[in-house]
Amino acid sequence: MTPDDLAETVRAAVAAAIDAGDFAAPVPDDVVVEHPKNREHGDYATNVALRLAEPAGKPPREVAAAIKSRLEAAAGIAAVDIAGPGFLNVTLAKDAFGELARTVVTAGTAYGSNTALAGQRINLEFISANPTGPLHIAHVRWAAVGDAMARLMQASGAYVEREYYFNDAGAQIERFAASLYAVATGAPVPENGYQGHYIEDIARRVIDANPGLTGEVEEKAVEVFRREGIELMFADIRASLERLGVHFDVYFNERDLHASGAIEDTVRRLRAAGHVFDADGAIWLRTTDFGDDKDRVIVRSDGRPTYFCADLAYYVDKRERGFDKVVIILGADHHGYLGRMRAMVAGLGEDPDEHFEIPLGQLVTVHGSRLSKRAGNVVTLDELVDAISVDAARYALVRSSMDSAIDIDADLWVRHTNENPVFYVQYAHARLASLQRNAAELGIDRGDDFDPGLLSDERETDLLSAVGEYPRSVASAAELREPHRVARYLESLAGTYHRFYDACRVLPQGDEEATPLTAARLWLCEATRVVLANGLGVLGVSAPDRM
RNA sequence: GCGCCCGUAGCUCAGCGGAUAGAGCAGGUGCCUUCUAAGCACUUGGUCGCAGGUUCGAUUCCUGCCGGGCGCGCCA
Repeated sequence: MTPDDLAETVRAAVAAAIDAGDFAAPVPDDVVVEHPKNREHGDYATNVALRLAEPAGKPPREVAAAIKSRLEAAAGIAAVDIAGPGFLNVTLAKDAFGELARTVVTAGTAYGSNTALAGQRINLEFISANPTGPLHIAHVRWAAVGDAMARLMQASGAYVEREYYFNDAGAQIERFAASLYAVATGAPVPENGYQGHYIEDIARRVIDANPGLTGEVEEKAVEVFRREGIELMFADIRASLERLGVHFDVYFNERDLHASGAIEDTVRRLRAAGHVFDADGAIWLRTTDFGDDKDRVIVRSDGRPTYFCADLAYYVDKRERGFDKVVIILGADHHGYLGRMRAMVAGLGEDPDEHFEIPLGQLVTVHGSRLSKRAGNVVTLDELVDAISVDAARYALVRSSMDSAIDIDADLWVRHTNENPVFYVQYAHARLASLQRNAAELGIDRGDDFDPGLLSDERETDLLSAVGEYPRSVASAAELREPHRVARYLESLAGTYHRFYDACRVLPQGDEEATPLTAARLWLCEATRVVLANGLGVLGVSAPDRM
């Protein structure tokens, strides 16, 4: 019996009690059962009676008593107790509980997926760094979180496209090109220019492909450095992302919005809607009508649209491509954008709460100092992966709440010790995979069936209930856009498994024969392995068979 | 000044209104002739920043303070 099954059983018991006139209240459609921290409180607990007490106009414990008598009679329920202010503590029948192992193994890779976001088309944009340098550790956080978020939303039934937005024109790129040219000609890097080995590297590669380039007229040479430098830089970025296992469905260039006239169309549309005014030679959007703290320029006095204006057109483009939700992961350093972005959506006549979402993430620091692409001495995506592996990098960056600024101690990461929880979780999976191999070598097969009632040891029921929590972990993480919840869940599951491993021998030793309990435990172990593999998969981390 | 985030064990952090607030690391003591000891068991450690409010119940929600981070451009 899964937690969802139990919730439905409880709901039915409540409905029966109400039908019988035990108390009068609307039947709740969101009955919650949870796994209590204290196991003396049974396998599951529900606060439904506490919630119904007020509408019923009766003391909570009285409502609980009415539900208890109905619930006790239900299939798969061993005992129901009323505790504290009116909690209902439920103990499942052992065989009903053990059936969970079969449910999980049968579902396999599909176990944990749900339909909470079914039918939704979601466009998820993240990273979106311009090609003026390699991705560094702050970008990697959005790569790891964004990709995991996409996988989570897909596991919840949504159609998701991952999108990367960039601009290869503008001041940043000009500085990039000028820096390449300066390095190539031995001139000092201009003020606000880019520095670092990668600039020298890119400059060299451009020169290798264009011998004699430095002898050209500066204007012409810079243009070549710009065009080819961007191409090389972007190729490196994509290669780094591939290495990390992050694949984008769409790389969208801001230039296309200018070329297609989408920006002018959007300005026209906003003007027709009456949200635009002219002042100081520029065109403004009256975002203060929609809660922004000041109005924003969308077309500069020299006629060039602002970055923000392109964002307007970009949003429209995404919606016209059929996405119900436009989600953009941004760093906290962009949070000033949130107000005007929401105002912009409202100005376009849409409800930002329905179609627009910006999960904000706090920044990553190294040695307490803020990373900057211009600092020269930064930890890049590749350096991080070289130091601690793809799995550790992804896991470490996804296991903390986005609301928390992560302080990465570079020395700790380089140390590569077991202090990293990813090993703890992967090790549990490797142990389980090893167990399957050993069982096969001993000629032991878990068979098509087992006696679920045999899984009655405390460690076994702990493991069963942990495994049963997985789908809800996925669903809530997807709904809340908080992938770190899955990581924390996996750490907890791994701990529960390691304790089981320590206390419950699975395979026979010496001359012993395999017993029905052997088979039952093999089912439970396979169920655990499936959940660990699925959970790591959702985070984009491998589930190794050996370590 | 305004906005967002954070403040929980020595350290790093979990905890979408529930029961006695948890984990890892660090410190201490034990467990490998048997399925991976990258593991497990026991143990030390707390005014959940402070003060109010909301309610059957607040670490969680609201308000005000205190402390820290980030941002507030016709830059992106």
